[in-house]
Amino acid sequence: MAKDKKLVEQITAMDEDFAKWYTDICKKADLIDYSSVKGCMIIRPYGYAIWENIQKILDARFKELGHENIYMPLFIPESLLQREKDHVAGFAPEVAWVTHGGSERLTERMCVRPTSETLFCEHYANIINSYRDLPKLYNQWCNVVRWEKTTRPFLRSREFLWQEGHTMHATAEEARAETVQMLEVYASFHEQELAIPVVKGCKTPSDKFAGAEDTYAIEALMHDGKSLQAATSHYFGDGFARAFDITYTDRENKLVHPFQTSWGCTTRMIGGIIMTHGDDRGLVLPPAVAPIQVIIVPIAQHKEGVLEHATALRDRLAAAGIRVKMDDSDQSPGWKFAEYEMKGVPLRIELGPRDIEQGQCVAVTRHNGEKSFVSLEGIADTAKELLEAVRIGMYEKALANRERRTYVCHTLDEVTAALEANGDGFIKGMWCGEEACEDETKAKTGVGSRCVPLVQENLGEVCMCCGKPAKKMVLWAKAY
RNA sequence: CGGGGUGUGGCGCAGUUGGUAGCGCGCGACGUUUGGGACGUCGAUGCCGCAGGUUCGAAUCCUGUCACUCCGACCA
Repeated sequence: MAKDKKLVEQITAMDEDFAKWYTDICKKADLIDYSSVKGCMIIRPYGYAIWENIQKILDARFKELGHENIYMPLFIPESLLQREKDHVAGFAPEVAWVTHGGSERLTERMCVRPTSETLFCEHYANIINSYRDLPKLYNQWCNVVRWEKTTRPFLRSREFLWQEGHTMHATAEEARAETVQMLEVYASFHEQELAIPVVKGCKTPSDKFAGAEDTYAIEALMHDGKSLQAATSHYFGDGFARAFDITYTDRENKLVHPFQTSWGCTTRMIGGIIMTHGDDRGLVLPPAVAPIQVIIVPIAQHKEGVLEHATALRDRLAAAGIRVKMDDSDQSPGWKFAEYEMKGVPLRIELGPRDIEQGQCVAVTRHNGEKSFVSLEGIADTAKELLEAVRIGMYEKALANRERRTYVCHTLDEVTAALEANGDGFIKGMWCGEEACEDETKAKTGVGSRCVPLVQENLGEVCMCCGKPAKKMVLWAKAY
């Protein structure tokens, strides 16, 4: 156990100082580095590879559902941004402005996109003329800029990477169906690929996206009991279409407005992965997005035949489509174990002379540290089975944390008591629908409304804040 | 935007009553090692955040400033 002390010295213990633990992992797992611009981080190859894997999976799914990728400009003229009243009001405080081109002052300043609704609308106004042009299902992968005051790697940076889908539909029903469909895509991606349990819900009116009629979101509970909004999907109705004068001729030869959606998820998800699955040894990555799914550590690699066997093993796994690395650097095995644990590699295979003699290897799963001897026969299939077991194990572990931290409350006193007794977490409680009660709940207990879950439970008849008749069951939590 | 904290080699830190900078890790070379962060020898790396001031002399004292960071309020 003396060895463990050395590990603890490397990163802060998560239950001691979660914030420090988080930034330690971001740095020590080589995900990011800070740059000279506050809030603008360098996403290093290992971190970027996670994002690329996320992109690959989601992009394929978007395309299966008929979406096409497009690229919009980085700059938005001020006049364009101002076309939709609520939208500007929502984003104005945090946009970055470009005022000069070279040494010349621009006649109209331009903002660096904080989101691209306005650009899409301008474009849609030009290309949508007939019902035959609908639906339009566009998505773009890009960076956006929001000039945040306080920043944290992945969770809140001034520039971040994301995907924003923007779609136009002939009917409100179709647009609503799209909104919910994309929420489902995000939810299943989190639960299946990222092994992160989520709650699907609708934002309360005070918490909606600037300009949206309805905002749907998925909320995930992090290890420390705070909630992370992991992705959002908005239904816009025809508000933007009216503001941007987007019209088309319908089947009855009438000029009408189309209905719109937008949906997005960001590099913040990487923060979600860290805070959901990580432990005191470092990062724990879900196999689906891990840059390295299997790390092979040769033991006594200088000995006759070890490297040859390890290389052959690597090639077999790679041929089976597994992202695998064999580390034959001259670090000690112990160093390699610690290193790849820090980096969250889901499965480690140790291969030494004794193993080779017996036609086996040692397999260790990162999320629970379980060690087993595995036959080299059919190792590719075994590795895949183990990775699948890891995915399920990680999900169950995360779900158990959420269950343990989910409290049903009927009064604000119960909320305070629950948080004090068990720590931060999800509060399930009834709400009357008044914004004043959201504010008061937050002021008195610290938890805010995260969403109105799509799956409602009837926990009582009255609002836990004001005691008046309740309309909805709301999920409350402290949030990132 | 309010409240705290920290700035010294790549990282983590020490530096006493002011006297011109040190430790551990990491890095490079060579050798020995290798089943949980190996060891030895040699070596390289500092505008002590920045700008003023006090002083014969400042990492150290004073003033200002910037950056990072944490906790709140706001937001993906």
